Amino acid sequence: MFNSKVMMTNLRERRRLRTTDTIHCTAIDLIYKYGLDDVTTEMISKNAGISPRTFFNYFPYKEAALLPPESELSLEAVEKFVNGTAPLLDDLVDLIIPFAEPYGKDPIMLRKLFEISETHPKLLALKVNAFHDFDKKLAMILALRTKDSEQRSDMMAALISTAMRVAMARWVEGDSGRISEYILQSFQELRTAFND
Amino acid sequence: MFNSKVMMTNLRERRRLRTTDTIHCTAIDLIYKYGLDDVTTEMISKNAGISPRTFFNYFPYKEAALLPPESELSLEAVEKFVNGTAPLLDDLVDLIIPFAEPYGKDPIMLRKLFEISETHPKLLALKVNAFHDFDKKLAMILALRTKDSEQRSDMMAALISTAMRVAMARWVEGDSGRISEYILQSFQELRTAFND
DNA sequence: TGCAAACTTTGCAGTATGTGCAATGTTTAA
DNA sequence: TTAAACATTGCACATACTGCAAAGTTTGCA
Repeated sequence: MFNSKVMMTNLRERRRLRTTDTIHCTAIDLIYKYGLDDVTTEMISKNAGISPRTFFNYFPYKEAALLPPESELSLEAVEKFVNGTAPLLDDLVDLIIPFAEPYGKDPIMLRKLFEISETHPKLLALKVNAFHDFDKKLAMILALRTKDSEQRSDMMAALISTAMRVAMARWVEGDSGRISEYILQSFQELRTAFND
Repeated sequence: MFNSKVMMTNLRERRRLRTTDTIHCTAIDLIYKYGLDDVTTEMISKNAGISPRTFFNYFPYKEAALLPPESELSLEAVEKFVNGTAPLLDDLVDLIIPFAEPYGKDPIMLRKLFEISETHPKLLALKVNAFHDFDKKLAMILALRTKDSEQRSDMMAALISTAMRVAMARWVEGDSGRISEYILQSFQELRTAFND
């Protein structure tokens, strides 16, 4: 019921979240302005009001500070999807839209991030990695629902995740609309892509 | 007619290729044995018989030495594909199989590489990046052939490249067969994936 | 409230990656 | 044979990142 990441009573965790967010935003801003190579961890730390050593208590490497906080698939949504009976892609939409919406909440930050990652392979890689993790989860969930072979689930998951990636890229490039519309559109294309 | 990477008359280039390959193989072997973090560029250099400084003349960063040399789409094949009239996926097979075959030539090396990259996110990212470059080229080529919108070409290219990635992953995991069979199989699945 | 255990921040010293430059050596093409 | 082009190397330097131990905070419990 309660999102554990928001409802935090204790000071320690609230502080930790706040610091994480401060570093994250500081990093994005600086790197957007000056480029990845001209921004040092020292600079980020100074601007975020922490020591350089502390930076690495929060993020394992410089680039990690750029990634948006991960969104999670909710357990209920997963369960509903696994037992769903509507056409696969329809049920999938219900699973994935709520997952994707949080990324749409801070479009400015996300656009900056996408723009930065176009110019820097290391960052592009991170973005892609995030989708890869999603892939694996999705493959598991698909396997639960469809009882297909592992091979087939892997392929479907990879394709779906690709469609999402494309949808987000389009959403970031375009300058209007909700992220969910783009995902719907992508899934539609997925359905008809290779029916020639 | 001649593959410019193989038919090299001059000493300079032959040496360069040989050194590149030596470093590449040395790096894979060492890292496969000891893990990415316990192998330094100094170690690789010493084993490859070059100075540490020279290592960075050949590869911009340590991990780059692990990637297999890039295969290129041949110009003729591209042209043939763009003007092709068979169903898209059939023509595509002819374009892509020759591109993929070189990777299949050194399966041991490639398997090591995949294995290493499973355990190490940085490397996984590099692998994925390689596919991303391929994506972009493919999208261009598709656009030339189909006269579809840029959007649609991007999506198709992303999906096709995903299918290839899955095919290669399967090929590496399995222990028999030619890489091209796996690609054919993947494309088949692509055709029927979302026809429910 | 007060105190011990748990956790956080920081400084410091150290290792590794990666770059620019200039000296020295090798290959090329004429 | 020679001058221009290119390759290798050593050295000095900046930055990324880690382990450790000292000092400061927060917590839960008596």
